Amino acid sequence: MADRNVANLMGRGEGLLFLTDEQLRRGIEAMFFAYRGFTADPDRILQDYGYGRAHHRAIHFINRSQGTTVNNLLSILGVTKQSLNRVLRTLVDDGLVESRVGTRDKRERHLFLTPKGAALERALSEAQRNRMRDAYRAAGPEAVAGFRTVLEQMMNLEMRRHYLDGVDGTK
Amino acid sequence: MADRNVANLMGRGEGLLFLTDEQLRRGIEAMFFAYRGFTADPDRILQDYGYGRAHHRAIHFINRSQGTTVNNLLSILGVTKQSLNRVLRTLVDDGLVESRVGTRDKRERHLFLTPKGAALERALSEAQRNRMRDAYRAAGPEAVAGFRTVLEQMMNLEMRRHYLDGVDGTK
DNA sequence: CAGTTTATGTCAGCCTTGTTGACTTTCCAA
DNA sequence: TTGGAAAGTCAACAAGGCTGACATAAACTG
Repeated sequence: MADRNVANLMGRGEGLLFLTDEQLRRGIEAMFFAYRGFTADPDRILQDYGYGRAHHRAIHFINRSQGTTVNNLLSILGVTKQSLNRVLRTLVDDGLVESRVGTRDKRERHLFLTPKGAALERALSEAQRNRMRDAYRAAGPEAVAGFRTVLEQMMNLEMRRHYLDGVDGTK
Repeated sequence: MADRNVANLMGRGEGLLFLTDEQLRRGIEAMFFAYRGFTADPDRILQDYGYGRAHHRAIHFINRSQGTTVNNLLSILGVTKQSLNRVLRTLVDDGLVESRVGTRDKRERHLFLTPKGAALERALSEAQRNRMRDAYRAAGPEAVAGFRTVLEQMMNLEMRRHYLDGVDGTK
């Protein structure tokens, strides 16, 4: 039976962990619902501004790296400049993002959140932090540590892939 | 400083866990990248069929609950029937999904994966299981247990919200 | 049985956000 | 001084959300 189709996870010490395909399937599904919940609150806030998730992503990464360039943002987000530009234009026009011509290299534009943009960022990230805290609180501190470890690994795997995509021509 | 803005997580026993806003921000970001990586492999497979994530979701949930009705699927996915129908039509036309008229209630359509549909489902979920196993293996069994606990909590929070949305009129 | 509700499907039109391709302007660096 | 990188813009298109309107068949209800 496929029911006993198990994965042997040889971890870093601490013995073994066996997961059936069914357990992995439930993990996959949990990712789907968790992510949907994770974006639900910001989506509602953004609606009041007529913005979407693309705006949220731009705001998030500009906040994380104030003064980042457009090219930088492009490679992090992995979209085309036309897509990003459409979003950035509305954010600049609405006074949430400031685009300063570079001093060293005047071709570059350095992106900053205005006070208004920073306020929206705080509202968005606060909603997500609250959601995350709720889950953490319900799961307990020990589970949280494990969660963060696995999530970091998943992120690393993705960053590695993303990086390689940018280097070779396969894109 | 906002740097020392900490969240006190009173867990189920086992003491306390303090997380700064910065740590929570990194968690939020990790979710973004992890989910992107999580959908990257299926996205590539789907491209060969001219399908998108919407098709993947339909296939996944039909596989999970063979014989489910259209209405059922609608409430799980949380999209409009017009959106879902567009996707289902192509899947039925392409012979991946079979739509059988209900026996007890002939208004209902029960959805099944054909062998061809089941094959695609296996390819998609295998890609995701592999990705998940890679992260699990790198993180170790103890972390995996915690990861699954927190993810379950995040899913539960979302399911609860989703359910309430359907019950009261707020939508 | 008549009327209403439910389940499904479909048409038309709109929005966001992704894509490609072509082109311009600016300006650094060899 | 000139080639090419960085940035921006225009146009066109596609996927996949949405709303609203409407059709049909089946089931339910008084």
